[in-house]
Amino acid sequence: MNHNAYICRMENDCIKCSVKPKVAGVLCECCLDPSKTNHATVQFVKGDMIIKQGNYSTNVAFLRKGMVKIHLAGPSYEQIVRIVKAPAYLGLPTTFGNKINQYSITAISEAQVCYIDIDFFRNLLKANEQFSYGIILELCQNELESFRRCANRTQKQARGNLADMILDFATNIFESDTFILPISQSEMGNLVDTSRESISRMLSEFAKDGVIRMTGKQLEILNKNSLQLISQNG
Amino acid sequence: MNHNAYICRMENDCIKCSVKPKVAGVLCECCLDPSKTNHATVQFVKGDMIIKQGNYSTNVAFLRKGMVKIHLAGPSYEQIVRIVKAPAYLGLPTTFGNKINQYSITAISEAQVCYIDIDFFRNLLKANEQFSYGIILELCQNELESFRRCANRTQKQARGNLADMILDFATNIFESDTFILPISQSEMGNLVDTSRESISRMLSEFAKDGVIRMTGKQLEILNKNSLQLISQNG
DNA sequence: AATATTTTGTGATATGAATCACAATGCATA
DNA sequence: TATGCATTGTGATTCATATCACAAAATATT
Repeated sequence: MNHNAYICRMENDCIKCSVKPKVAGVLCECCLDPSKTNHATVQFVKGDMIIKQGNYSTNVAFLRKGMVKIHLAGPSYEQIVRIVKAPAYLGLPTTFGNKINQYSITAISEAQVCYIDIDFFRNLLKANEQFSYGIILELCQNELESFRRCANRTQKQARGNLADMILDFATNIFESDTFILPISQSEMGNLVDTSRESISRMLSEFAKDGVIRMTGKQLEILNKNSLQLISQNG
Repeated sequence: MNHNAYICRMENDCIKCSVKPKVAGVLCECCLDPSKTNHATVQFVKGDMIIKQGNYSTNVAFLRKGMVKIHLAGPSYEQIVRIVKAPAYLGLPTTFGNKINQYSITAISEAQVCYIDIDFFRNLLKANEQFSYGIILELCQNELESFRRCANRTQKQARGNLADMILDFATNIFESDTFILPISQSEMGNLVDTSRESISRMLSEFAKDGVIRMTGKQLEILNKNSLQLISQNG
């Protein structure tokens, strides 16, 4: 979603940094537009928890830079539900309902986050129909994505899911066929619902078969077609 | 979500049935409030498909009465994602984005549906912030629910998932410990991600252990605690 | 009522992937 | 540079559950 489109047309100061916004928004550009200055933002390093499941929170977080993982306590391990990269709003559903975080969000790279008070955010929604429509669209997208992902995870077997993860990283997160794996193998296991050992075995296998090349944590896709085939069959 | 709360405060006729709404809504009560007359609604019988994956559609459907299953084509079988009972809006994410249905919805009981044109629905959102806020809340709820469900499905083993399904039916759908199973065993398999055979075996087992009693398609929960325990462990 | 069709029950077997166990490597920090 | 902790590689074994195969019910259809 293009956040630049959602600058609110009101004549107030920015709630976050109290700066008169140049484009006449309730949030100034720095807080809504990730391409601007890093005024009023918080820095996180890899491993820092940005939002913690179970905690009370009255802020929506806007991820300006970096990558995070959304994860929640499952019955037997910490399920990673999604990898998200900037720009994105974080913790929306959590903060909206009962204000108890229903999942955790942890930085998996350096990250910059700016916090928006939930009541303010709510007013923003009220005041700007375009903004709230955009949010609805995004939530709808998420729901569909969730459905698909869930159906795939449970129906495909491990190889297919791992292939999907790699393709997803390449196309949606890094937009390149060569990238550095942003999570450990056990995390991959928790994302793709297999054991750490299986991930290790399968990655070696893919490399042996010439589908990928691995140099330390760097992964290069050598044969995208093969990956897609592996993803499809089962 | 309590749909009665979302009657829009505008002075137009109902777009669906062109009746001047008594409560001054853009949709008259019959189209927003499921407890009113069945004016302008379509009847479905068990097995009828209300929304078909892949079809073009410009309507949101409002389920006034009955139960439906939301399902979509997975890599190897038709994944059932959720059982929904009235009142509820159906096909929101589908119709919002590209207008191609991303999943199917099929009646699993007699059902009454009233269709709302998407453009109208959009205007409703624009005009009534309370309504759109309610929709956002609901979508957020769905997302959380999705996360939890997905984590459970993949982490728990079959017995636990089946126990969950039974508890979900009892508490959320039928609101009674005795109910008639609304779907076949193979459908249960597709909902809970196991084979039809496993469902059959596990149901017999639960019955043998005195956790449930089955009389044809009727299921009675005899020991809710046991079910919860089965759900928890694995 | 009689036949067809879908749904269910249950055994036997096959299999994907978890788990256990331990070595090896890499990475951080003193 | 050395020591410690986290990550990874790989074999052997176990286990839950899918799959196959067929019989028995139950439901629908003529």
